[in-house]
Amino acid sequence: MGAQTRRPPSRIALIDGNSFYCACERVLRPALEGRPVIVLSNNDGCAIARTAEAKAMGIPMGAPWFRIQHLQARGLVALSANFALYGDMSDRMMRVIGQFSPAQEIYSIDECFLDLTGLPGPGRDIGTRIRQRVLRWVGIPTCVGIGATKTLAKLANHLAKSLPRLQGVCDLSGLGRAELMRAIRHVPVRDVWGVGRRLGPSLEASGIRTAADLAQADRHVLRRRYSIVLAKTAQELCGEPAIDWEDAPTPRQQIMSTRSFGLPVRDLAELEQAVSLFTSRAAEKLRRQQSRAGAVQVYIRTSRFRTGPWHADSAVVPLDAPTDATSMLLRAALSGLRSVFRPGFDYAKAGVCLLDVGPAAPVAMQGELFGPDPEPAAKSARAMAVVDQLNQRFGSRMIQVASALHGPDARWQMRQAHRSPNYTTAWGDVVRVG
DNA sequence: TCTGGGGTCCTAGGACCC
DNA sequence: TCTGGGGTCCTAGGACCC
Repeated sequence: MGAQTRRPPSRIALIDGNSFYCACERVLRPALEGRPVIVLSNNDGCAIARTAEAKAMGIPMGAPWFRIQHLQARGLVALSANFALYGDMSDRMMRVIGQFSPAQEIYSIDECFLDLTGLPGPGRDIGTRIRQRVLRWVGIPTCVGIGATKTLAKLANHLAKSLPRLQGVCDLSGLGRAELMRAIRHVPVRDVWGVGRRLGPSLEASGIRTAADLAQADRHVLRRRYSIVLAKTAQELCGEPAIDWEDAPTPRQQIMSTRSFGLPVRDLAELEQAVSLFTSRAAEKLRRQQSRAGAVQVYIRTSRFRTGPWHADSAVVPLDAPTDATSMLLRAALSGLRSVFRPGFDYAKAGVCLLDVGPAAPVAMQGELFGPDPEPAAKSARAMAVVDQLNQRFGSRMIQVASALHGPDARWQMRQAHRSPNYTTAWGDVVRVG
């Protein structure tokens, strides 16, 4: 599936939104400007985005809401996540950035790589123009890092964020080896892209404390003691590309839909509702990328945090033939659920994962002599397309499979006490201001 | 009372085969 | 019949990312 990769370019920018989710909320509520704001995860569980003002209050990433709630008295504003809004703002931001170069790799909801190779002018100037245009046209503040490799672009972006005198743009491309090492010798190794919470301490213990240390470490040793991934990171830090460039998004190989519940769930019937809804959502994503799944995994678990009877289990249910039909996926998911469910436990979370995901080749091309009758399959495909269209136009609750139907007070539904209106995505919310 | 969701890639080890 | 070596495929688990 990696058909759309090519050799990486030699001048790469990494552009990302500062405190992206918070910035999206501020665009539509300018009164939040200058105030400490955080966005909460699903179920208002913990902080997943923080403005500079909120960071200054000492709120760490992932801080549980119940522990920082008291900061509201000091002006903290907490908002429930509104992913429809963030997705919409992301589309706008990516379109504006894409005007600067045809080669753009969207890496996550708030960041993208951009190939600047061959564009006229110094990287600093280009980066500054990108920042200004995104701020003016979309309202999102960004930082731009530029380097000879993706890893260096990420690192430059990190410097652009942490050193105010750079004014949001840092260009490490075109530096000689010695200059480059000087530029990165104060960056802690744990801030390097690809070094996480396990590798960081381990590297530090063996004397590799900075990005420059990692760049200059013996690659064979890195490869032997850690992995090929880390050896490639070291290579990239020296300005030698080791990570491919992807022009087009590669289709997902697995598709998940999973949620923690608002309140613990004991009933099989309630779990069935939740799993049915998760399966429908996953199936929509599957059809959107025009794939089929060969197996369905279901899992349920009690809370990781509460003491008491603990149970977690998952089941993989293979399908007779790859499919994208909600009804078939649902049958598999529910049979998996029944096989792992045990009465008497307070379940806190359930999830559905579609596996063996591959392109949706026409039924006739599968060469199945005794395969499914193509006519019902075609009918099913048309029905699914209509359902997806209606749900997209009128909101995702428009058409649901019967087993997912539930009242508005279902225990497993998410808590979202701090939800802002859907300004950009729902007609009913358009008018309100501030 | 109260701690998110959705992905990728690599590796080690077992099963199986010649 | 006391018994090597190499290859492939699959899976579970761990590391990372946002």
